[in-house]
Amino acid sequence: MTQPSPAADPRSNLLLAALPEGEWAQWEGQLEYVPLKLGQVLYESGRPQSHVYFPTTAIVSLLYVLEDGASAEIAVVGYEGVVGVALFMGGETTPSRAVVQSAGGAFRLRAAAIKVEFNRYGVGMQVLLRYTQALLTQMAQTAVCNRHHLLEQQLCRWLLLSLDRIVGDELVMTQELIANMLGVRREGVTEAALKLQKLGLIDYARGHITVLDRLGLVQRSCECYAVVKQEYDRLLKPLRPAHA
Amino acid sequence: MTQPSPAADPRSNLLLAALPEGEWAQWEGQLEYVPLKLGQVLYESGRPQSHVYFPTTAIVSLLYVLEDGASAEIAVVGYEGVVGVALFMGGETTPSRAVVQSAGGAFRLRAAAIKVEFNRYGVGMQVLLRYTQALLTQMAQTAVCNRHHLLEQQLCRWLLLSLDRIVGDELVMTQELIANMLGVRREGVTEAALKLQKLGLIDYARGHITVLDRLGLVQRSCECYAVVKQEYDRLLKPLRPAHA
DNA sequence: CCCCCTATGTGCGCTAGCGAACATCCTTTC
DNA sequence: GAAAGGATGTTCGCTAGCGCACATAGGGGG
Repeated sequence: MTQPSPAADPRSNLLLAALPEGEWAQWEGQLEYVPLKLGQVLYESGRPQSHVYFPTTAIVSLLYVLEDGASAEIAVVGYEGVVGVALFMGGETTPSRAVVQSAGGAFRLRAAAIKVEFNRYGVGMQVLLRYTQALLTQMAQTAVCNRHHLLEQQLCRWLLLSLDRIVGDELVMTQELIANMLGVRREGVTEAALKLQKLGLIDYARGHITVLDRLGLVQRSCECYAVVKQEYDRLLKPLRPAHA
Repeated sequence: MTQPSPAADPRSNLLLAALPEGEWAQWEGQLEYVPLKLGQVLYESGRPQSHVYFPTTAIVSLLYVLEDGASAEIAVVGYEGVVGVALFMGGETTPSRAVVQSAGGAFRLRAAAIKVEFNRYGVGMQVLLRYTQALLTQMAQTAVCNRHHLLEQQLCRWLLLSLDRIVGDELVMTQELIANMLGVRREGVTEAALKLQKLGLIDYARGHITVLDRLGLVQRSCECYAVVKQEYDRLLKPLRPAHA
């Protein structure tokens, strides 16, 4: 038997190569080789993903594009991975774009085939995996936000994300701790907090922060808060009616 | 039957609430209520995670701490989620730390119980999920790197990550495109690239970059490259001997 | 062989955020 | 009620990176 070129050999992909004989036999027939061109978009932000791609010699960038056009790479995927994890995580779409960064080969599998696998595990796992995808989104957004947005915007985002997870409107949190979370100086947080207080959006003293104008915070926040919230709602809301 | 307080009601957690009766019955007996104190560490970077935690009223931060002590929050988890995804993703540990940001209640489940679930699905899925955890790591690291490291360091990291995914030592890539990936100005990339070229680490011209001194790049890169690489190796290496 | 397009190099003023030092002020403890 | 310690406010010089404008140069198509 002739050796295929590395690009066209599915076993050049680490994940495909790791499949035991039994499962490999099931997948093999469904894999389709596709050459990927530089700049080709495998999926667009928020759009359904038709396939998962297992690169062999291609490299794919997961790229996040902000409303103002600025962008940042979230992760790189090559022969060691797979593009389109949202399909087996149960989320169907992600807020990022997958672009071919280096031309080369890949094998792809139709979304429907992956969904068969997803439906095989229990509802409990499906729940956990959907949540994990939401977590992926939050991390990606954090990366982009760290790159492009102002401290004040990030502070608003952070306050809102925390607020969404408690009852009431008071956070017990010092500026020092917030600075650690955001990865900035305490003085920077003081300055931004002071501004928000003067604007009447928050009120605070010695480790207690009260949010007075939630909507105002949303408006001064970057898009990141809204994107994350929306994605959490989308991914986790279908879960709610699950039990009696 | 009396209503438990929200903190002590497992169904206050969105994911637990989403379990259908059948699976809920299996999990219920294994869930243990734990009050979480402010600042409490649920798991430490690189250390095995003993439980997954389903917060009810507590908020937990996933925090990344750099070698120099600087830190950044990667994500926040509250009643809508679960802390310790590495356990059902198959990775056992993560390079981040989980710290209680707001005191409150949570339910926890022993690692062993979760592993039973993990082992229930096929090897193919286990492979995909382990990879997804590696992807989580890369995203987290990107977030931290964007916050704390210099453009030059990030360029080194990026070159190395790309280099690991191709054969040979030449990348076909313009500085303009690299700038888009890193989310910085093209001129900034030019400046950094020029410096690396003068140091004899790379050589480039019109969209072709040749890496001359890989080790040199690693040395000028931030720790992020090494962390990601190591984590990929750890999570994906066990996969290799899987087939005949 | 020339022209144009694309890729790279360079300069300049500007801003956000850093690092460090210090001032206030509230709250808890003794 | 005095002292101590934690939380917040303020200042100042500094640097990385931005935005913009423009110079230079290689290389492919006519």
